[in-house]
Amino acid sequence: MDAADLRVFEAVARLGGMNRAAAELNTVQSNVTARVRRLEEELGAALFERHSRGVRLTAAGQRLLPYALRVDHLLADARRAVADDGRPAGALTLGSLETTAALRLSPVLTAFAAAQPAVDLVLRTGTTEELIAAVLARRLEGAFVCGPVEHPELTRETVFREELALATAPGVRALEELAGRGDLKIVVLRAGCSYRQRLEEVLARRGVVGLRRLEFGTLDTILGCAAAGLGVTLLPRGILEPARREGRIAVHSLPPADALVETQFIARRDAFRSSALAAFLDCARSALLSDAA
Amino acid sequence: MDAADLRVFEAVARLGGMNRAAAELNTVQSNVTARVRRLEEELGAALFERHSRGVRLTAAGQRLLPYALRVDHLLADARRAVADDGRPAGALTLGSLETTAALRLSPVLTAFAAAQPAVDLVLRTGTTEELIAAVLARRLEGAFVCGPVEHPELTRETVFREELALATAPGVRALEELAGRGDLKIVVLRAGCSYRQRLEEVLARRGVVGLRRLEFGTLDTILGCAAAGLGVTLLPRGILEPARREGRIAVHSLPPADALVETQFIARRDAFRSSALAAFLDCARSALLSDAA
DNA sequence: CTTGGCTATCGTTCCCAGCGATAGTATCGT
DNA sequence: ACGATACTATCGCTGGGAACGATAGCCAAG
Repeated sequence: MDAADLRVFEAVARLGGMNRAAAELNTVQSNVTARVRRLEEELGAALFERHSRGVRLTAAGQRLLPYALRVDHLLADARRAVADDGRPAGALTLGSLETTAALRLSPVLTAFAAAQPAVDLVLRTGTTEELIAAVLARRLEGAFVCGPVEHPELTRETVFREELALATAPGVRALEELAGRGDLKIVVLRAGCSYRQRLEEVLARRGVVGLRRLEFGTLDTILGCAAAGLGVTLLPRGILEPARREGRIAVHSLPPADALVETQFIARRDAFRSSALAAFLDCARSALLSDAA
Repeated sequence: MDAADLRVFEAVARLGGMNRAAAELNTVQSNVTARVRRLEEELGAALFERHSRGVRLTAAGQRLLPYALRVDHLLADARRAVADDGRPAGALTLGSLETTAALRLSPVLTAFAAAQPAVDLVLRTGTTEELIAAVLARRLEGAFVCGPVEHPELTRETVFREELALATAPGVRALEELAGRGDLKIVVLRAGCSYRQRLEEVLARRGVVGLRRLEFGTLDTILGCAAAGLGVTLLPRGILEPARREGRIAVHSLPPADALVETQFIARRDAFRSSALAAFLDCARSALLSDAA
């Protein structure tokens, strides 16, 4: 059994036919047939049910398929491990929640970019679910998501914990005052923002429902909206604090169950950890841990 | 890069020379040299430092080596996965603490042997450290050890928690009485028993030190010794209870920190989980969870 | 019943992995 | 200093086997 055999097997399984696999692999059908046959003989089990419209995996084939994929990934990782001489370099593709990227990651990114000019850093944003899926599919080397995450294929590391708080115009004393205000809106950094759902839940629990939404790309705009009494927003307390001290907004604490949010860095447990990633995490840890305190 | 190449590479690395590797692989040296060279060209990095007494891994080679081993293991697991049709069969090699095997596992073993006649079960015993090492080295598919175990390569599952207690002759009221008795011994199931160290620690903290040891292969002998005032032993409370009810021994509780012990089943996270193992764990869970309650 | 798309099989070709021999090189012992 | 030794590098040769192309057989759809 050979890595090449498994690649052929995988292509046949994925494409559902030896002809199609042969086309993809730039070879001829008879070749594919022979390899599959050899593999079946070696393993002592039929891997495909042949019929006239193509082939279908047998139970044994289904058991083999994940191994074929893993061997492929392992060989790719081996190549990367050899190429990685310890000095961070090359592509590093990470994911993050939009909010985390905007509110927390920018100092990390600039520091990292300055410290590691040889790394091509790509940061993609998405929801926690999307990011988890992307990490599992190896499209991302790792991601900052909203925890706690529990998945056997993933390693996780809590990067920081934040306390969220509501921000409103300075005059507002109690949240219940908001219920009557028909023109109030919720203001979020972006439509898919992970805090939006939580904000709506929190407000709904206090009888404030059906608010319109506003979406702004920058933090200052959001704070300005809240300060002007145009809306209410939910943000980490540390972000709100300066504006509160200046008297621009009022900050309303929430019970811990609503307020506490944990940001974790996740990565595939079995994937190669490049030194670029290691350097990034060092960078992030030192920046974010001191920041969160 | 091919699985066969990696096997050659691994042999060269392990044996420290192309000649030796060629001998082990039943081929000639020129062949090994050629394959290694091809691999190096493909990866674009030197894997070995050649010198006249043999070869030594370069840094790149050291990075590749674990992947070569993992690919090998993965292919072996793939073969097993294909062969395993879901009906438990074949060899199943597990490990256990001597104590666990003697006091808890026998009903599981008999039930499993009866339910799965096609499985050849092998149970090896050792200390927690030995068992962990054996599981990591893939000599065991899994093992029952004294937890808590924390290792990134291992999955763990708590199988049961026990309260340990001291057993002495019926007359003894307080443990401190034992300090004066020069002829007292500690009685354990076996010299390497995992409870022995704990027993000695517990007694030492109460001022009882330097006791001689007795070692017996069966539970009844141990209880008999304790009952006769010959020694003191440390065993799970559930095991001691029947003898205590009959008035043969006195049982002395310990503070939770000393008394509570957790037995966990560990297995390599990345290894194939055979259906024989799955069946065994089903069997063990149902027997042990009800037992521990 | 025909046709299209698929798999199985067979003979041919050609590449490359393995072989054996030789040359080159560093280290050790005397 | 100088073989002796143990090792790696390299080269030409050869045979097995992988890839190829063509053909036959099979089944389902139209």
